[in-house]
Amino acid sequence: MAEPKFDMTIYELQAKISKTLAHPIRLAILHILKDGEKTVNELTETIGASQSNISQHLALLRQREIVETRKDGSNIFYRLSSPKISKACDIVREVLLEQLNKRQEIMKNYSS
Amino acid sequence: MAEPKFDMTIYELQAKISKTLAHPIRLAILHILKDGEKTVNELTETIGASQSNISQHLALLRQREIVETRKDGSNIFYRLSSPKISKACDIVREVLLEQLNKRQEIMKNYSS
DNA sequence: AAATAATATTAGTATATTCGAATGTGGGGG
DNA sequence: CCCCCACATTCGAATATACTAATATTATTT
Repeated sequence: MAEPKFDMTIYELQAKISKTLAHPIRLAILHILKDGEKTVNELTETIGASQSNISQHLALLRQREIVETRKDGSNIFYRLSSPKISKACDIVREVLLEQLNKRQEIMKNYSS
Repeated sequence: MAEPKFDMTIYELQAKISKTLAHPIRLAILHILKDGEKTVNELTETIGASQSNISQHLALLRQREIVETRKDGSNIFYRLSSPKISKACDIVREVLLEQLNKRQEIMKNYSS
């Protein structure tokens, strides 16, 4: 009998979510939404990219169910679909800060 | 005076790390390394991709300082460079599970 | 020193992502 | 009803990623 094969499907699903988080503009959007719901206009003005581009990124986030929307008149408010989203982003940022600190210490040792 | 511009650099760095985590094979590698260091061969056999391909993914993980290496004879052992890496992966997986649960509940409501 | 084993690198091609530009849609206000 | 505002979608070109196949490197064994 063949040994049980290593199953990639969970990693594939996980990669799909990770990919969604792996863009500077989308990370910025998620970071801003951490403080509460925002309209597309607010996000666009804060981030400073084109409305079209922001809307494209929002579409992807919606599709992957990372964010949810609420309609009010002609405005559409976006919010995080789960607090775990920002927790995930936060930990990646911690990894980043850890790396930056490590590099800074190496620099210190060279200059001393 | 111009208002202070929204700064994307932190998100760009963060996206670089997120991107590194956003591939099924790399996620599998990281998950395996959680249990301790492994050689390229062990990783290759467990995952079942080509040696070249695994090596390419390891090169990227090395470059981004997500993993570190140790040489022993002709073997090269890989390990996580920080426990925060697997914590980050774990939380993304939690987001995934949350999504799967949510979808399952919706299905339940449809069939009842 | 040749042969072999473990790993890395390069090249080329296929596929995916990203962005700007243009266009579509839908709901007020005049 | 027409226009404007907020937002979404589509298209095409540029860029980035990923994979296979081939080749290089390095250490070990004979």
